[in-house]
Amino acid sequence: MYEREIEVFKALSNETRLKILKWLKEPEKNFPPQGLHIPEGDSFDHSVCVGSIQEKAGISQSVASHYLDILQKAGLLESARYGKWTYYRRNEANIKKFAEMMQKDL
Amino acid sequence: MYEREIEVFKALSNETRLKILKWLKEPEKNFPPQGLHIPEGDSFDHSVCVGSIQEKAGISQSVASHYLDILQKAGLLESARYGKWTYYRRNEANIKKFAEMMQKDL
DNA sequence: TTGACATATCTAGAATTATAGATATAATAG
DNA sequence: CTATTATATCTATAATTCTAGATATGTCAA
Repeated sequence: MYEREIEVFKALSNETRLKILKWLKEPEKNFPPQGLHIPEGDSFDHSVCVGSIQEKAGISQSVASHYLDILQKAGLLESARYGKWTYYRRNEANIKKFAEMMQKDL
Repeated sequence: MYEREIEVFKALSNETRLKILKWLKEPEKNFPPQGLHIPEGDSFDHSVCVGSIQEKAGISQSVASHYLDILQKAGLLESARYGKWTYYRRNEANIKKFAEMMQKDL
């Protein structure tokens, strides 16, 4: 019981991961210009590549990749790959669902 | 930054603690009758003593005490002592504040 | 006061999570 | 194909959290 909820709480229980999630609310403000590698027409909007997130967070490459995986598995982020680059962005639908669940059931 | 938020997420990242918090939404339904030790007039309503929570959760006494302390320090519970008994209940004001913060800032 | 009970705190080992570095994979350029 | 770059996964150690058992504290009853 509550496995999914707890997975989300655990994902949010780390300052770096929480910061990443909040930075991604305003990628344009918090990261260098993105999407250079995303083809026209297939815009995975407001997404940021792993390297930019790693740099901003000041963590190693393997930790960045791992943290983003944790956030994605918890349903807080989603990703798309373009060439060598993996872009991540917030999964706003899931985040909203989760926040609403908190209001109702916490 | 985010220390308080993270303290709450950590407190919620454990199934037993999460269950305790939810059981305390309906103490009358989930626990034996309480308040036998609370004097008339000074009713700390909808509160449950440590022993009842420990029993329901199926955990040791020291873990029960510790978990309740974690939930209280995170601001999710509040307590009052009557004689030998410590009663805990939800801190609804803080829980509401937290849930609203999630909606706005997560 | 003494003894019994409810709860809190301490202590130590087990389990989980964090983290860096090494290696693997996948894509691109040449 | 080979070299390079971006990211993912693996491995091992450090740090944190979990948990039970032992001990301490506070309260009541005799």
